[in-house]
Amino acid sequence: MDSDTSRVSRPSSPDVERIFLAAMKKTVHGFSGAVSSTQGDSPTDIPADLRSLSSNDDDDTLSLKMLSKKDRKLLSENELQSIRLKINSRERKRMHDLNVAMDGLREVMPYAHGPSVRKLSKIATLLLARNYILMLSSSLEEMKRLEMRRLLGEVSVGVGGVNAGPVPRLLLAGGWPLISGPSHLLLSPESLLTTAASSSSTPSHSTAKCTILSPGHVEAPLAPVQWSSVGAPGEGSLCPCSVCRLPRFGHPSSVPRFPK
DNA sequence: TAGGCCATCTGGTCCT
DNA sequence: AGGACCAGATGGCCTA
Repeated sequence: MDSDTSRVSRPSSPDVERIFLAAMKKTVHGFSGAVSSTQGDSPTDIPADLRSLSSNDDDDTLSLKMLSKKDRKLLSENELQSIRLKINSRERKRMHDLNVAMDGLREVMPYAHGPSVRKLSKIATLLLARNYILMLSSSLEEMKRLEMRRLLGEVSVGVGGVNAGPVPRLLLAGGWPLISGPSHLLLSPESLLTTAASSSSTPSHSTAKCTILSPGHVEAPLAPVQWSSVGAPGEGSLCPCSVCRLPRFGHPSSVPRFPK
């Protein structure tokens, strides 16, 4: 939410409660008409449940089914309202906490944060986070392996050439924020999702246009990197970009669209 | 205008 | 018993 400037947040909990209570008050006095943008806030919805409570206690569609008939009869309409509002409030808080956690996850993800960049959707955030973790794990494994080789005196250290030494190719390429940190990467969300979406494509050559980095980025040829140890079976297809080498998802239909 | 994304409500289930 | 969690339904907002 913090980086999202194109969307307006829904009314906060206090507003919802205020609108609901106002609607209830109006309903009692014969109110008719729309009040809120949300379903349950509409005086034609929640009051309907409450009306059913007052008009027919044996109706199976009664709200607050968790209450026994005895309890329902003992509770006044206002008490039932209070319970329902309390439950709704808890649920809103729960979802709000979930969104806060999602925002926290977005903050550490390697994509551009700013007013001009649309916020990652929830599903995109989760998919990207998974990819990111897999990439970091793989890089760590490669670093460990190369360090072991260095200690054994098998590899000479060098940078930039074919014999790049014990630095993971991914790090040398600088395609992910292991060196500069997430805030230094300005990845467009669209390009990130393009990576996840094109799972069935196969890199034709190592100079393929990068779908992770900023549009137009083309990486110099590199030898293929083994990602076979990354990800679940069937998820081994890679980004055509020789920088990223990201494992991809096996279900393109589950990958969300990312509007500009 | 269709589709994607989201917030909210709601009822059911599980857990403490 | 009360709260957490979940999924379905619904409707609003936004973009292509």
